Amino acid sequence: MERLKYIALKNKKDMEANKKVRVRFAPSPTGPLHMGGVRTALYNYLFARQNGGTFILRIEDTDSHRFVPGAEDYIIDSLKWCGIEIDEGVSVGGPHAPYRQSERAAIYKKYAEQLVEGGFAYYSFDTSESLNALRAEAESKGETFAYDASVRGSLETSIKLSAEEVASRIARGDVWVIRFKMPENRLVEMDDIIRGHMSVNTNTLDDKVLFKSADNLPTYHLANIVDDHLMEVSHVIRGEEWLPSLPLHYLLYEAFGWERPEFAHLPLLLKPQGKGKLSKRDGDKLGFPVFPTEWVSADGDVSKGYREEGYLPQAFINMLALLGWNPGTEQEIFSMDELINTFSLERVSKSGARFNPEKAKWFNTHYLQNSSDEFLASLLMPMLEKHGVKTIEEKAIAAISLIKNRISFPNDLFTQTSYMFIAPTEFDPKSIRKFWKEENVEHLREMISLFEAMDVVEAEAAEEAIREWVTANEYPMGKVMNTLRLAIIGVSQGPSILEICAFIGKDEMLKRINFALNNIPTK
RNA sequence: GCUCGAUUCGUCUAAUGGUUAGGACAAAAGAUUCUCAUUCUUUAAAUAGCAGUUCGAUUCUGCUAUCGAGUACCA
Repeated sequence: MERLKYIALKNKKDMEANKKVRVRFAPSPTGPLHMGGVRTALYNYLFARQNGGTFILRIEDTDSHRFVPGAEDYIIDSLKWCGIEIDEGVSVGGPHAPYRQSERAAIYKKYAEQLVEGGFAYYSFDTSESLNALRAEAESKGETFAYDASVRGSLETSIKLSAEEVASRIARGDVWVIRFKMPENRLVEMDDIIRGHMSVNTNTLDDKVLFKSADNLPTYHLANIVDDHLMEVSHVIRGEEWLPSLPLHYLLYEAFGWERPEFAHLPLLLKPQGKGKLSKRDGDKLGFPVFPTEWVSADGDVSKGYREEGYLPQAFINMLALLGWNPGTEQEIFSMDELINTFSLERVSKSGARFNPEKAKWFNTHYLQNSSDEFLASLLMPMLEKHGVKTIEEKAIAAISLIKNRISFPNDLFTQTSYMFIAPTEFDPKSIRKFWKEENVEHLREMISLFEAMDVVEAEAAEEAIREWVTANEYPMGKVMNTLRLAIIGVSQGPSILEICAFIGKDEMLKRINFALNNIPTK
């Protein structure tokens, strides 16, 4: 209730201000984009599209140590495959270029200095070694070291040191950082579109590093706020892992005197079993992809991708959209356009969503089976060709129509139709034991004459003829048909065997029966 | 440990101060069939626990438990 009221008020305010919706997806190029990241991008995209806004891609590469070559291209390629179009940002440009933070390095320093001048931040000369020592010491006493108001006056900071000393240390090249001076004992009141109202006391927060001199780059916190402001971002939609830094970000906006955007923190994606959030490892272990597209790491490790595993992007997106959001109706199948129309941040759930690979498969089955015959044929024909089978679209479509309701992945198209194009040379031993006894084979021999009497084999007519013959002789229908099936396709499964016979034609059919009769020993 | 957040069938979730707590995936049973599937029809399956407010709470409040995130000169 509280939340709804807040949202209604916000929406009204936004409308009055006629504020343009601008959202950003801001991954750091430290590796392939995980499906949780894709969902974050998707929600941003849907929100932008729905409001006639702009979807920005910004690359947050302020950590020079964790940069992974190829990751940026991977992100762009994956978004493209998903149908998420970038309006502005890396790879397309825009009025606020550059959109790669490493290329914006020159921008941030003056903002950090502005904060120092305003008394909201300070220089700190402590080395990481000395800080590690302090942490270790605290830990040995069972305490946690926090760089906060209790220590900033006694450590090597511009608060303790004189202005001259600070200036000379900087001049002589000492390594420094700029830290945010967390105010003492203040209750920060925050609002989140998904979570509602929250508050936290600043005494529980520490003095985060905003700028590091070692590489002359800002940390995430500073770069993020500065860029969101400069790029006129209206809504920050990001993962829940950022929730603990929200008070800092509020305070940063306040210190700069900038209007802050709206915030929405998305719930996490959890692993299918056990504890914790979804990670790369889970996919390897449980056999499902964690990434939208395949990723090969520098040392040659291959991580599966949904694309390469045969998922259609529509299915992947539909599945992802429903992981943490629902329309409040019973509709589950959504095209991208439908998602754009019905999505709302207010209906995003607060708790983490456990990913279910079975459901992902179900979505793919749905989308694949509802694809056009032409599309499916275009997937099947190259696979047939790889196995030396040349065929025409018409024939491929005819085969597909027999097995359309049995496919979940494109590969199934081939495995389910291969025996229509390629005669079996091996026969399933289990089926042989069951359907290849003396009498079965006798019946099959008799059946040949039935087929020979036909000009062409047509499924319905053939079935009628067989039924008459079976009834007249009091033969078991099931056995007879399965023996035929075994001879024609080599296994005891698949669609109507007479449909298959009609598909391959009389000559091929008799050829296969003869081959079976000559090659399968009776039991 | 501390801070923040979360908790409805196995999973994703809907709904409500009074309902037989709804749907989907998965599971089970039956029907159909030449087999395997499909399809159809059924079934089973949940408000974490304890207090409080209330005529009445799963819904509101508090506590506990559990889970998650954060606690970096990473994002």
